[in-house]
Amino acid sequence: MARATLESVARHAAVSRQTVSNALNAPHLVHPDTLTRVRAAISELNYRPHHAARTLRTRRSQLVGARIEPWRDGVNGAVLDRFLQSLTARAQARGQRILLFTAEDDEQECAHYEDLLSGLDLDAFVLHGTHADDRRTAWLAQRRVPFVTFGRPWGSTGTHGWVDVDGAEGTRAATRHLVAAGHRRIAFLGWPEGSEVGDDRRSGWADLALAAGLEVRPGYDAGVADGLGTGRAAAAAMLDLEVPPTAIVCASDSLALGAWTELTARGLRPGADVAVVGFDDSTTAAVVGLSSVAQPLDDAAAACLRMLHDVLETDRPRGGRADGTDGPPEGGRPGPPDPVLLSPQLVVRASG
Amino acid sequence: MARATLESVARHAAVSRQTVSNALNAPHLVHPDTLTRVRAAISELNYRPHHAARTLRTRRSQLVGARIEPWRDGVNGAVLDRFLQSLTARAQARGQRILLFTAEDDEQECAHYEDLLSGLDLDAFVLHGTHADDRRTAWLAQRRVPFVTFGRPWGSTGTHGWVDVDGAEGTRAATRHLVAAGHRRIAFLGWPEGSEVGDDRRSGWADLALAAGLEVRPGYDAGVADGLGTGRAAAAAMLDLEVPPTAIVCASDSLALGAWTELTARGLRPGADVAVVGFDDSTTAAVVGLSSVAQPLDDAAAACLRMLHDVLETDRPRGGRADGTDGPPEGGRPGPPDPVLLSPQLVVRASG
DNA sequence: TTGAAAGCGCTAACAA
DNA sequence: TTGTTAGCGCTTTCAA
Repeated sequence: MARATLESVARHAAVSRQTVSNALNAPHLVHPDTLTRVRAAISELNYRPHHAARTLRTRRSQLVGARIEPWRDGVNGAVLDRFLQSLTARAQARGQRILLFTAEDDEQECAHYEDLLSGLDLDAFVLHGTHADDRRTAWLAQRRVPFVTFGRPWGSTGTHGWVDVDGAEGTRAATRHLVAAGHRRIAFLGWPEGSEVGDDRRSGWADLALAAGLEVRPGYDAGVADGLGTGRAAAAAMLDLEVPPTAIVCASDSLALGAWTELTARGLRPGADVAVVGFDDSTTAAVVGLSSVAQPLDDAAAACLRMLHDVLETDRPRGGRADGTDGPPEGGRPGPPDPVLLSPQLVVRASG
Repeated sequence: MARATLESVARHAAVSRQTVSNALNAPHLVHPDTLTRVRAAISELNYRPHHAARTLRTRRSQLVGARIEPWRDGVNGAVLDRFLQSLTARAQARGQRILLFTAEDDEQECAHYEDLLSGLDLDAFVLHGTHADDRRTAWLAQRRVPFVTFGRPWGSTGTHGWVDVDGAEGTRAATRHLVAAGHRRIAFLGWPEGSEVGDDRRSGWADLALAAGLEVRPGYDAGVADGLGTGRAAAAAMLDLEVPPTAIVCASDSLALGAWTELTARGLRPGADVAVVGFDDSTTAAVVGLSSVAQPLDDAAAACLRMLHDVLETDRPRGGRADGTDGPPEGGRPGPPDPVLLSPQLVVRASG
């Protein structure tokens, strides 16, 4: 069966093409009786608007670009996947679609923006993994491309909308939980200072250690590259201290699982002998019974798309005629939307 | 800066629009000197073809649909993510893009096909998770929508192109490895009979057990729902047998990790005391040192896109005029492309 | 409230 | 080898 066009629907309902278009996009302009007739014709012919034609006319594709990561870290890569899954479901519910791309680094990612924007006219992007002096956000902002980031604009003033999860609150909650369980010697096993996410997570532990007057001895604050091996070695060093900690809060599940492995290898039971809490609530954590701080990824995805919606509404049709004769938007440029900072949730399992 | 159009490039290079179009899509038709001039203009104006306009004209969007799964099983969901990651990278290299969608079940997935095809004019789909009497493949085939599946058309005759990984070969390799290590009592911990993938994986173990004359006692072949708890319970039952197996080949990493957990809880060392081999090479397997059968997902993604390319070449422009006046393709319908069956690879770690 | 005309940016078909 | 014409399916603008 040939595909139904707007024209064929119009003929079928004995109205003009424009009336069909209005019935679809501005039903309040159409007389109720006409509307009924048109809708009947639409469903009878199983008509759907042609996406490319509509995009060509309106300069809106309903497509949102998102980067899918090469599989870096074994344990934590899953965070992004869960975010993407939620993003797809949420976008779909709004009539938008997620288009994937990959890039090796930020520079390559910018090159892809260029391609995707001018070639494929995406409406917007959802970025993740922001960091200080992020050239991607600068690139997009300069060209006035609508976007939001999952991750705050560390350091910089942040002239764009963003959604993030409060890492410090996560480690604070973990530490608080351990204190409540009677621990006084609680160590932190994180990444070297200088990484924004890592420093944020460390600060939650440090805050609470200070507030609760915990016994923080030298060697109770480790900073190593993320990974199982490094985590295990760092944990071993802590356990070998003259007065070892009775609990370890970690910046990632990788590090926590490293610590977990070291404990097990020494015949110590995670939780009963030494408590360990991870971060990201990876599937591995669930498997081995590791307590972990869970990020509300579905909420984050929903917040990103809500914010994107606002940005797109505000920043209406860039484009217009190709000669760029449309004037500047009335009333100057509005500021970026209010950022959203979500609270993570501690998932308590056997290890803590 | 206003976006460059084909028109503006044509003016800049002092040729017609059509010549610019040819320079882009059929350079062999253009005089070398003209080509040089046009290309200079293109790069000077930083011109990119407008995707929607091209799609409208050619009825090809270069967009391929793929489903992203709701996070079902904690451990094995990652297989799909790795496949999607490869698919995205491979598609990108071919000038195609992956568009995501989600669906709760096959029926809903078909409804999405309808939406995506008529509304968004996707070129094709890559399905996964095929099973006997799959209504999705029937739906697509009936409408002559180009697609390939990652997963063979279990049971049915299979009139479409597919790429799959030989699960039986994987468990055969695992069993062979254990035999070589001196094991004689090797059990299989899989899913209940009736699931195609599960039966396939079981058959590899059964084949080799027969060929090698292994000691297969009652209770050495378990079939339980996938999961850690079920795997652990089934493993416990095996270990409680009067003559327990010395090695367990599993249909999934979930089951294997369940077995692994049970061994550890009993103070047994996976590998040294009882060997365990999983399937899918999840990140968790790597973390805990579980031997596992790895699927060549990147190769599978590449094969899917190669095959899709052939299908799209063969099945040229559906569509034409909207009144459907183009005749049937010459020479009748060609058959489906040759299927591709890839070999998995056993990754040996401490557990086996 | 509805209809007619124009045109988004591109390429297929044909003419020169 | 290049140019001209037409039109993909839709929405915007303006007139009725």
